[in-house]
Amino acid sequence: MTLQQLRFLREIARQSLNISNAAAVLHTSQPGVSRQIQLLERELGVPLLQRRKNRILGFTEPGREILQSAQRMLNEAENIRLIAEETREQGKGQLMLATSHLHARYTLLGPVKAFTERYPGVELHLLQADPDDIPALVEANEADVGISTEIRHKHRALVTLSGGTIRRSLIVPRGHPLSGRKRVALAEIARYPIVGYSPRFRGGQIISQTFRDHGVKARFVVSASDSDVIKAYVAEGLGIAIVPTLALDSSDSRLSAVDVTDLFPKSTMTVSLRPDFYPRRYLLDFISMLVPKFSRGAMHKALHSAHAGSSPTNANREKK
Amino acid sequence: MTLQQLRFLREIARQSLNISNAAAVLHTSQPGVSRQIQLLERELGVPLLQRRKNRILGFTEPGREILQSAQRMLNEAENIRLIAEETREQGKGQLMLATSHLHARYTLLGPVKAFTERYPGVELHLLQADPDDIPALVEANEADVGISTEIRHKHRALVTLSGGTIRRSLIVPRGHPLSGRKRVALAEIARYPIVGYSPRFRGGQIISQTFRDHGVKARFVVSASDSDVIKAYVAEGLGIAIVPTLALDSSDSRLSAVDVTDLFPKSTMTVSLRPDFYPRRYLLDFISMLVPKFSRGAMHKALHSAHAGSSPTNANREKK
DNA sequence: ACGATTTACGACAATCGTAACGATC
DNA sequence: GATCGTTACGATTGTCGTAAATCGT
Repeated sequence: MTLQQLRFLREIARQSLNISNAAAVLHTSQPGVSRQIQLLERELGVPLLQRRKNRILGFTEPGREILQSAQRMLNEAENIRLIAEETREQGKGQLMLATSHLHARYTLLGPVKAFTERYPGVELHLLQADPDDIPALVEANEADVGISTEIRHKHRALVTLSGGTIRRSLIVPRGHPLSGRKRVALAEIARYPIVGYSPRFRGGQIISQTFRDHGVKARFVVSASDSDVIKAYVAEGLGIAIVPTLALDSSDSRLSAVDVTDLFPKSTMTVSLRPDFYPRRYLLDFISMLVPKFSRGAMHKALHSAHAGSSPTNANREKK
Repeated sequence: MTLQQLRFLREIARQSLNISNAAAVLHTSQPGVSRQIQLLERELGVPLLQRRKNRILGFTEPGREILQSAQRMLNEAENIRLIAEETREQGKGQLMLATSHLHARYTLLGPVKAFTERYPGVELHLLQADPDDIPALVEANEADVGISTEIRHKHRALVTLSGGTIRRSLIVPRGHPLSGRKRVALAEIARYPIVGYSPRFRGGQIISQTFRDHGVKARFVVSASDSDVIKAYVAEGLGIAIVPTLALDSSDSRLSAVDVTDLFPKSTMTVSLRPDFYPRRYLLDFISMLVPKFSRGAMHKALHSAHAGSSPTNANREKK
C-alpha cells in the first residue's frame, strides 16, 4: 500500500470514476494510475472498483470504506506537510476565513488588523459567503475557519466554539417617535414600516419569525442583505430596522438606536473548525484575537478531544 | 513521504529512540532506517530527531507532532487492511475482549456462546484484567473492546456505550436472621460481619464508601476479588456479602438473597471502543448480542460522530 | 574498545512513461 | 471512430543490505 495509490484512488473518486481525468489532474499517465489501483487491489485481495470489461461502474462496498480511510490518511499526510511548513517558515502562510458580510465588515475588523501586524508574512483571505454556506465551506476545506452566527450543530465533522452574544438594536431616523427611548416593545416597532434583512438568510428569518410568534403583524417594506444598505435606507426615512448593534458606529448622526437584544432569540457568534486538520499556530492566534476567552491551550484541548486516534498504541497487534 | 518512513518513525519512538532496536523489530537494517528518516527530514525540510553528532537525544517539537499524525495514518492503514481482510474472509478473524472476572464469568457467558455459534471461524479471546485497567487496554489496542463497570469518561480517545444497570444483592446463609426479607436497610446489614470485595478495585470501594457516607460503621472480615470466592465464604458462615445479582444462580441452596440495588450508587455496564479503528462486522454483532439495544446502525452512528475526518474534501487546497 | 549512527557502494526491485491493444458508446 | 481502460516493454529511479567510517561513552 502506497500513499501514491491512495492518492490515485481518491482522485478517481473525485473525478467520478474517470481514470483518465484523474491521471491528468495528477500529472501522470493513465496506465500508471490503472496499474497502481490494480496492484493495490491485488495486495489487499479485494476489488475496489466495480468494472465490466473495460468500463468502471462504481466502487465496491469495501472500496467505499477504504476510500474513506484513504481520505483520512491523506488528510493526515497533508497535516504533516503543514506542520513541517509551519516550523520551516514561521509566520508565513495563508489563512482562509469563511465569513458573512456582517462579520467581515465589523467583527473581524479589529482582529484582522491586529493579525496582519502580528503576522505580516501571512496572506489573509476573506472568503465572503452566505451565512448558511459557511460550515460547508469549512467542511470542504475551502476555508480554514468559519465565522458565522448561530449554526445548528448538524455538521458533526466540525468543532464549533461559541463566542459572544450578538446584540441587536432598533435603528430609527433622528426625530422619529421612538428615538431616544430606553426600551421598546415588539408591538411598538410593528407600527412603523420596517427595512428588513433578506429572508433568504437565517438572520432575516429570525426577526420576522419572532414577530409572527408573538402574534404581531409587522410590515416589511424593503429588504436587503447587508446592514450598510439597511442603515442608509433608514437614514433616508424609508423605515426603521433591527440590525446587529456592532454594525453601528457613533458617527451615524442621522440615526438613533435602541437596544432590543432581549426581544429576539439569543444569537451567538460561532467559530467552526475541522478538528482533523492541523491548526497552525497563527490560526489559533487569530481565533484568540477574535474571542479572547479561547486561549491556545483551551482550543488545543477542544480540538484534541474531538480528534482522537493518536494515542500511543504501544501494542503491536498488526499483522506482519 | 512514505508509509515506510512513518512506520520507521513510529518504531523509533516505541523503542525509545534506539534506531538499531527499531530496525531489528522491523526486520530490516539500521542504515536503511537511518537513511529513510533522513530522507523524510530532508523532504519536509525539518529535523524530526534531536541529535548530537552520532547520538539521538529526543524528538524535536515538530517531530513529536508529526509522530502523532504518523500514528493516526498508520492506524488508518491498518484499518484498510482490516476492511480488506474482512471482506476477503468473511467470518474469520480474532476478537479480543478486555473484561473483568465478573463479566467474563456471568454477563458474557450467553453472548459468547451465541457468538461462537454465529461466527465459528472467529477466535474469541478473553483478556481478563483488573476493572480499572480495562479502558487502558482498549486504548492501547491490546483489546478490540472493553466490557467493564462504570468508567469515568476520562479516556477521551474512547467511545463508551452504557449498557444495563447492574443490580446488587445481599447474600446471607440460609437461616440467617435477614434471610427471606424483602428489603433491608444499610444499618441492618452493618450489624453482621461482611465479606467484601478487595478495596483495590472500584467495586469494593463503592460499597464501603456508601456505608461511610451514611455514617454507618460496617465490619469487613475478609475481602476477595471474585464473587465465587465471596459466595463460598458466605455459605460457610463467615459473614454476609453484597454481590452483583447476576453472580447468583438459583442453584445455590445454601444462600438466600435480598435485592439491595437501591441502597448503593447506580452502576452500569459500559462497553468501550476506539472510534478510530474499523469496527469489524462481527465486533458490532458481538456488542449487540451483549446489549441488544445497540443495533449495528446505532453504533455506526456513534462511532462515526466520534471519528470525524473522512468527509469529501473536494477542494484541492494541497500544495502540489 | 564497544555500541550506536552515519556514509559509501553495489544489486535489486519498483515505478513511470510511451506505445500498442481491446472494448465500449 | 472516438473514448476509455488494460497490457507490454524499456529506461529511470529508488530502496535495501553489506561493508566501512565516525563519533561518543
